[in-house]
Amino acid sequence: MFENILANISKVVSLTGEEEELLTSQLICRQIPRKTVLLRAGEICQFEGYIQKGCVRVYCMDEGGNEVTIIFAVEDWWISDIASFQYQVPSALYMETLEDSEIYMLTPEKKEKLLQAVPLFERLFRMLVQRRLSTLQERLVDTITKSAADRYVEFVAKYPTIINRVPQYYIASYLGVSPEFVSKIRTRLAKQGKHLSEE
Amino acid sequence: MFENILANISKVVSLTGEEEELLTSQLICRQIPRKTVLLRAGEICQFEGYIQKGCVRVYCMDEGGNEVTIIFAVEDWWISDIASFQYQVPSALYMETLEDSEIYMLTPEKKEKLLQAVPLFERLFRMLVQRRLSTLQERLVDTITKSAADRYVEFVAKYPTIINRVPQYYIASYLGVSPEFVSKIRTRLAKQGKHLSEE
DNA sequence: CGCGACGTTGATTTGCCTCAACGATTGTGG
DNA sequence: CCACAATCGTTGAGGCAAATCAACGTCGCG
Repeated sequence: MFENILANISKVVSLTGEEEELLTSQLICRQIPRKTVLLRAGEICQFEGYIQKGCVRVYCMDEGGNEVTIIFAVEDWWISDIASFQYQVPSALYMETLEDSEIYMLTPEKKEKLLQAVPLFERLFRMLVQRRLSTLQERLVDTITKSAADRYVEFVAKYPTIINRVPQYYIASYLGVSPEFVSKIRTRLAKQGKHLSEE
Repeated sequence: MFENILANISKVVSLTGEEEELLTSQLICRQIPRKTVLLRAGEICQFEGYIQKGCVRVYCMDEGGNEVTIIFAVEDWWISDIASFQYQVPSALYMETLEDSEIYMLTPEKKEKLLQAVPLFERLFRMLVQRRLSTLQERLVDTITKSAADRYVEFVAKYPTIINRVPQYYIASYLGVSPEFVSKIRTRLAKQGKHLSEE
């Protein structure tokens, strides 16, 4: 049952059997139907979760009411609004499942219990945040320097599975462009691809 | 001598006197003249630093050779390329001082020593990364949703001291716009300000 | 069947870039 | 101490990427 999450963690830190059991004993396993809202802006995020199955979209609203997708989290990803979770302050984010999902969750108390009991868990979560920071930084640079078309191509290359799992207008809101423009990018790429394969 | 860094840390975790001494005993204090390169892309980042005095710019190059400024770090900020530092892999970043600076540095070994000795340090650094993640996420959203003018105004409001310390074309590379356009934004704002104060 | 959700396509507009020329300031060597 | 170059900021003309708006296809589903 917990092979996936334990394998995920073992890439970061080496837990003893006991420590693994302590971890899994704290996890709350939830089956969540698609289109379920897990978190709304203004609420306090009460979970840090590992996605065993399914897909969750994390997003926020700008002042104009436009959605900006922060991540699509699929199998083997962790999700949380760390700031809201850590300091128990209202979140600025929304989270919702895009598919029927199975998520293992920690509450603030249960996470704290782990951290207190085993310092290695501090390290684990530090590593997870570090990784997330690196990818986010890379994405910021891409957003600043690359054209929408380049970002689209890169997204497809990086997350080939996600493309087929989420509607195109969500991809647009991740890339930071209008849905119409994503459509235009795709037709342009399709034509180019055709040209190339005809030569 | 170490009041600032200890005060900075005490906002996150409570160290005993002994732990504080352990920390400060590991710090390497460096006086660094302005325009000194601390890290170049391709090198491995061998330090995590706390800025006691001065100003450091962290940036990277895109494919076209344009610089993108990741942060301006001034007094009371931490700097590092966490990914490169942690995994001892080549960095994609550059760092250079913009002013004569005084920086307290940890090497990977010395940081590791702290982490091993006192689990609370794991927590400290986890918190620091979390905070950085939150601000970076916010910046990504701003970059995606807001106009360059809005981002400029927000930057000024958020970092009023920095504006006067770094040249304008670095601000441009932080905001992700051309230096010329920052100039145009400023003249536009100045005119607006005048209008407002004339009414 | 008909409706709503999603994607496409085209016309127009706009935000920002690029290039080029021109001040203003600074520092540096004669 | 001046001349000069270098550095940095400003301004304008023209161009391009992407937004906006509107209309139209298409598909799944009540």
